[in-house]
Amino acid sequence: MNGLALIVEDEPAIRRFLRATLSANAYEVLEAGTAHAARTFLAGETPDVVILDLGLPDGDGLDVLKMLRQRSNTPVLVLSARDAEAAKVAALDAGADDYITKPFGAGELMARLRVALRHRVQASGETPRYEHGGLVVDLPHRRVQLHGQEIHLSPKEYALLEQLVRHAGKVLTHRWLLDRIWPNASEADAQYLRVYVRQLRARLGDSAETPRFVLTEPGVGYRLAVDPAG
Amino acid sequence: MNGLALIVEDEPAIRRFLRATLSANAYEVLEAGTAHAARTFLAGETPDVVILDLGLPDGDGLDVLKMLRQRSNTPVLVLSARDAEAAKVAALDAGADDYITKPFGAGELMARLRVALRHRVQASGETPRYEHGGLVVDLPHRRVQLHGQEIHLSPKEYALLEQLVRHAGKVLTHRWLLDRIWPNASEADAQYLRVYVRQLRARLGDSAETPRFVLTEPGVGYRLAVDPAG
DNA sequence: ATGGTCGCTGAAATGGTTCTGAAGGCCGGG
DNA sequence: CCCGGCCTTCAGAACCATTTCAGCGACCAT
Repeated sequence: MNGLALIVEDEPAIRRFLRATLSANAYEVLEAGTAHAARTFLAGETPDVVILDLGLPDGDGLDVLKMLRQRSNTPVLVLSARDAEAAKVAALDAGADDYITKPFGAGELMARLRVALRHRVQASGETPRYEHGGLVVDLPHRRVQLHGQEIHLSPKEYALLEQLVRHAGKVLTHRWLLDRIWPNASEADAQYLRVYVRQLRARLGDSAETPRFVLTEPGVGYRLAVDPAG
Repeated sequence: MNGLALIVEDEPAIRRFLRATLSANAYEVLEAGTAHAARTFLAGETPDVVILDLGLPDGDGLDVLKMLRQRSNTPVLVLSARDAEAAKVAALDAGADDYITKPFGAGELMARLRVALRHRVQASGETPRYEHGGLVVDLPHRRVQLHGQEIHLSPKEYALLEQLVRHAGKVLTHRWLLDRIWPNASEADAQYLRVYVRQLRARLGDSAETPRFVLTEPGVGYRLAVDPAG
């Protein structure tokens, strides 16, 4: 699963097209047909990418964009039937990552999405490697070592550790982790996480009271310890 | 001066237009009319931004892009008369930051350039944060430090601090804060706020009489102290 | 002065979350 | 077929966050 995409689009035909395109590229897809629905959703959660049509029936899509930008850098691709230059400038300056004029093809959409994500990866400093207190995680080689000793992790254990490593130091919410490791899980399934965090800690020689690696943020989620410098 | 822009374009009319647009936006402009000239120039120097037309007389503009990407992240805006999707995908996946189809206006060009530069600034590790008198609040990571020491906040404590940080210096009314942290609370529940302001102050080593961070505005609300400079 | 409101303090009660240990089901390899 | 990892589910204990309450002093308006 590549992540969670929110589609904000009122025309059903385009919505279907977008859903099909994103699903085919391994995205989990959520849809909103109005600016209001989009705002409601974004108030609670932050998807990994937003596809935003400006021509919504109940309000200016730009407002949705501005609200989102108040607190998040999530990539936003703006779609519009309007080719007017002023509209493009307004959307791009409001924080859109791209402005795509209809009609457009699936290939172009995904290419522009890859560009936006590439920028974000550079920006967030996602590291393919983690090294801290005797623990070494090498994502490209899918290898984990503790004090020089290779240790074995089950697929789910590794998936959990991988997410933590990719965003080392950042607090990852229960919901966010669940979406990525158990794509069909609900908020209530946080117990999965607890069980796997426990197993992961056991394998890493970590204890729950004084964890060196996987830190609990009660009521929020988990995060991986980083050096004070990092 | 905003920086050095390299224009790679063979048609003199468009070249003049690009030069005029970029000059008007305080860029120093260099021009190359062929892929060969562009490569020669890029071998020696790295401009701050490249405007690259793909339809060059002596070769594929994509090669210029790929060569540049070997050693630099300089923003590259690709121009083309070709609207074919395959060409767009190829250019974007080769590392272009945007693909602009002719004809286009000066406003759009500059807006898209601003987007590309914005991404580069983010990539150089700038995170929105609050910093004042030993207190550091890192919102993207949901981390709080006091005098270099990480401190832990409960969800509500953090939510309160987050609102204060997002509107640092501004007075936030009781009602406004309540609505955001206790969505179903009434005006009468201001006691919640008092309790949590107290806890927050305790964690931040702040006292009520001479608060350094969370300031009381009697009868109105609270606000976060900011530097005279900030 | 006096009563009332507002803000701060300290602590107890409540309710929810996290951790633990373990049992049962599924699946693929021997 | 049986075994061993892996995933899922559960119940109870330990822990933490939130809510609630009672009291105090400062300030304001009467």
